Amino acid sequence: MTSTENPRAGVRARTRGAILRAAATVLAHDRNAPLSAVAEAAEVGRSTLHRYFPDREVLLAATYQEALSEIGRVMDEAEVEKGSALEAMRRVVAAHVEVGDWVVFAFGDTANEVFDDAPAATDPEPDLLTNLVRRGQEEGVFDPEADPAWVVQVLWALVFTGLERAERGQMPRHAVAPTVVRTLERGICAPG
Amino acid sequence: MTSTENPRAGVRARTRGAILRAAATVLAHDRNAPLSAVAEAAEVGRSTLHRYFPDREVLLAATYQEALSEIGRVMDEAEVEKGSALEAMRRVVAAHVEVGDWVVFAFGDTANEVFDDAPAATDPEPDLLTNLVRRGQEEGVFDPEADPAWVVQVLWALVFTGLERAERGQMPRHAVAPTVVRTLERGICAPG
DNA sequence: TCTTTTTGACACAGTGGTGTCCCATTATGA
DNA sequence: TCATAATGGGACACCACTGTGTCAAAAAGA
Repeated sequence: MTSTENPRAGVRARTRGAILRAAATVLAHDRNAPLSAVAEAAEVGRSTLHRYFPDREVLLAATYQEALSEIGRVMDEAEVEKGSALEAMRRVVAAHVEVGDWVVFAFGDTANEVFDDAPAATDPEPDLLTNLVRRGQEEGVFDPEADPAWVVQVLWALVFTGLERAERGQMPRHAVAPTVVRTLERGICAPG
Repeated sequence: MTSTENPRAGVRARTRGAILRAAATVLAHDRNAPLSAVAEAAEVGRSTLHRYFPDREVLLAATYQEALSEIGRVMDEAEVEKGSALEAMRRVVAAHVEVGDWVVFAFGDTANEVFDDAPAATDPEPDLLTNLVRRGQEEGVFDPEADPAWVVQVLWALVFTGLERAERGQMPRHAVAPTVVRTLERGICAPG
């Protein structure tokens, strides 16, 4: 704060953002990657990284928050509450694929420490989705016998699988969302 | 080898097996868990662990081989080639859930080093399953437009998800296989 | 231009996991 | 009982990562 405005805050915000994006990308692939790898990916010195995020833990938490914020943004754009549950679900899948790195980082590791510490408090995502599933069940389009939490987890799992496949070049990126949606809606069996 | 038979080999085989089982369980949860944790889980001194597996890398490789062997065993029992593809697929899912820890260890991490080094050479699993899927497509029960590799990966992903849920107490263990099968076959939509 | 901020390179010590070795103790089988 | 095999614990050096600090150079704004 050099003056009443935020004059030089633009610079700081930009590097901060670069670090967070790099952290999401790198740590999504390997949660235990050294911070030097994150700094390198962000094209920033390790000193600078520590200047912005003193701890590894602090960086993790900040990246997690940023991920939640990014996901929240695309979820807002997806307008989960609008239209039929089926259409909404399709938009949700597309939205998740769109911000793949953030999704993988935020929900990607089974032994998620950050998730355990400050769980659903700052994370409206699960409720939004389980509500969507419930709505779909009431509309009669989703399997009424399925546990909504299970359905949500399946959605995440399929999005992960699709993103992973895309990254390995086993599937074009634009095919991920449609494929996931198709599998979600019909399973793996023939139409008949 | 004290004599022509394998006299004291029984002892060694038992501890070796205990270490491998412990490694699968512990490392399935956290790929970067310290070897001391594996030793502790195996109820064995860290020295003993290093006596059997000098390197971490060696332990990883051995555990991976053991996992393939275990999975191969239950896959044999599942008789993938017999009966309708649909029935076979159900048996395959049940088999995978049965040896959950091994499955999670062997295919659980996205950045799998062991898998990259010695890939499909010693692992007949993927081919077995893609062949099953292809057979199902020819029989007209599986979606003919779906990439078999995608279907196989979806199967794994759902098994993972189910196992994860069971472990967290969010789903009874006996419900995993049926739930996965149901979701695989029909997706998340209502029967109508 | 001049001042202030921001940065990167380097050095440093602390830490936790690793791999090795040795030795006393225990278990196994003859 | 006795010899041998197997084990556990401790000590040790090693290494990668971490977190801190310093300092000169580069960048940004007045």
